[in-house]
Amino acid sequence: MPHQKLIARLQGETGISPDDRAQLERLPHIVKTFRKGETVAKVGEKLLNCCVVMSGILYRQRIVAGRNQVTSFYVSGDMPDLQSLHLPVVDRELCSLGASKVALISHSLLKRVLANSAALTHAFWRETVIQAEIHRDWVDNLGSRNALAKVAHLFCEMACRLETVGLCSNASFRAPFTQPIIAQACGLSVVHTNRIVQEMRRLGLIEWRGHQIELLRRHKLEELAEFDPSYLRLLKLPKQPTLRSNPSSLGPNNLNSV
Amino acid sequence: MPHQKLIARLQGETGISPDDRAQLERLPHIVKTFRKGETVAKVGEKLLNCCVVMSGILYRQRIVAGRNQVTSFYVSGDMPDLQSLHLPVVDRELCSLGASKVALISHSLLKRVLANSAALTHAFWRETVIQAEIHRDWVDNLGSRNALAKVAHLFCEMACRLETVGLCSNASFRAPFTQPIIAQACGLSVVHTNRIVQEMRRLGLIEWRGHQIELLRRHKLEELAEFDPSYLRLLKLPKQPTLRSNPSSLGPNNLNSV
DNA sequence: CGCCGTGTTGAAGTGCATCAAGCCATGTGG
DNA sequence: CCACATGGCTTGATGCACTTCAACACGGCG
Repeated sequence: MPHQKLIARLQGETGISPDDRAQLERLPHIVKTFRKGETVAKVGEKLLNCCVVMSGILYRQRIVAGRNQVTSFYVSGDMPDLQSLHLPVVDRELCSLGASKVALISHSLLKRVLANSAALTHAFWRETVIQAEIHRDWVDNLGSRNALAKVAHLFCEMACRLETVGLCSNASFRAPFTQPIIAQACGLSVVHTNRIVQEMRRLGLIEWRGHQIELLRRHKLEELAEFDPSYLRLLKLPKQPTLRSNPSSLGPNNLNSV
Repeated sequence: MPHQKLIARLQGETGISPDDRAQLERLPHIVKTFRKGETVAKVGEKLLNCCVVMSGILYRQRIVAGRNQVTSFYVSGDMPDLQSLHLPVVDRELCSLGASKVALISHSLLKRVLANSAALTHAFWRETVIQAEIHRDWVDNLGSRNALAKVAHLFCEMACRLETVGLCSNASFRAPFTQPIIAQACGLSVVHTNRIVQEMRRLGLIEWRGHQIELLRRHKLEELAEFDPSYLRLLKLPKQPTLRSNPSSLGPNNLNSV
């Protein structure tokens, strides 16, 4: 588990002992590099490793009704196929957006570490739960918002997630996004996406040249996108009560309030 | 854990011992009934229980850009807020579609049981992973398909999920769906949804009167929706290799194939 | 009875897709 | 060095899938 920010996030959960942390840090891995557009995991493949994004951005895609739908982006510190521990067969292609570095960790070793620590198991489980939360947000985004708000929301989300790993400051970040990939993520045509991006520039909401993106008037942008980062704050400073393997810390059996 | 189909599904995972199963069955719970449209969990509320749908259908919704977006449906045997073990604060309202019965199980007791069984922990983790998979499918649905295919896909999904718990046979099921709720789930207006439903009837794809829905020409319908039930089959007969708490069953440390 | 939830219909408007073309920067091979 | 291809961006014209507004029909139920 070679990514310090990821380890810190997992450790944000109380109940992760120093030994657990050491276990994580000792997990062997190999680092692979991918070029722009290269496939990290193919559909139908049965995974034997989990990967951790070390640098760059990955995305998941699948052809639906004749067009390419992008389902999710993964930034540094994310584990895109953590769910493969339970569902090892890939059903959506995983690709590298620009150049990227990815660390591979064998399922079997990871499972062995998890078998020895309930706290770690819950920490990883929690990661997949947060990913699901992000998916729910995408459903909202694609189902209810107009084109401008869709794109705005995506930018807000990415800025927020990149901030948690120190890759976005002053609302400015580097990312190899292109208009086609934004279009595929937002369920829009490239042409229309282009016009929306131009409008966002005209409104002074963003600056986007090459791989550098800056959110100007961020508050306005978030308002427009109805962006609510609460679910993403979980990536920074988790403060929920934690699942402990020690039953003595459990509260009373309260069944009366749902 | 009062739902037999759910227990069977969790047990589908090898590694669930008879004792684990007994633990599950002994979990105390109270059953609450809800009427049409009633709220099961309010936004902002901090949950102390997980719920299991015993009968009826629940759905999750949230107001986005001035309209109500439905994010997911939950049928008998589903645990809609299993993720609340990790993220206890509700961010999307959970409601009852028609009348429903819901069993409540306290977090603390559930956590205690999980603390004693790694296999059970993985079984529940897997449930949340499947839910995330369904969300990804909704992203595809809302992002890429036209109105008819959206509605068709939703019907296929619901039929398939109800089949796994024995509530759909001969492609026919009872469910208190209304056109407005379908519209909110598919990101469409009620008016257009109505026309789409009529077209589906005209094409002989479905019959829908009152609360009874039947998929006629199911193959045609699935083709039209590009419905791929593979991810839902996981709800029936899981056959992936399982996470065991016993390290002796682990395979070799294979880092070379991703 | 009157009301309300659900379904249905028509007419008009629009947000977006599609098609088609051209621009610019970068890279590649002769 | 040019010739050419490639990928991303931009623009205009046209069309349609869908929304919105408004009204009405129907059955169940207080």
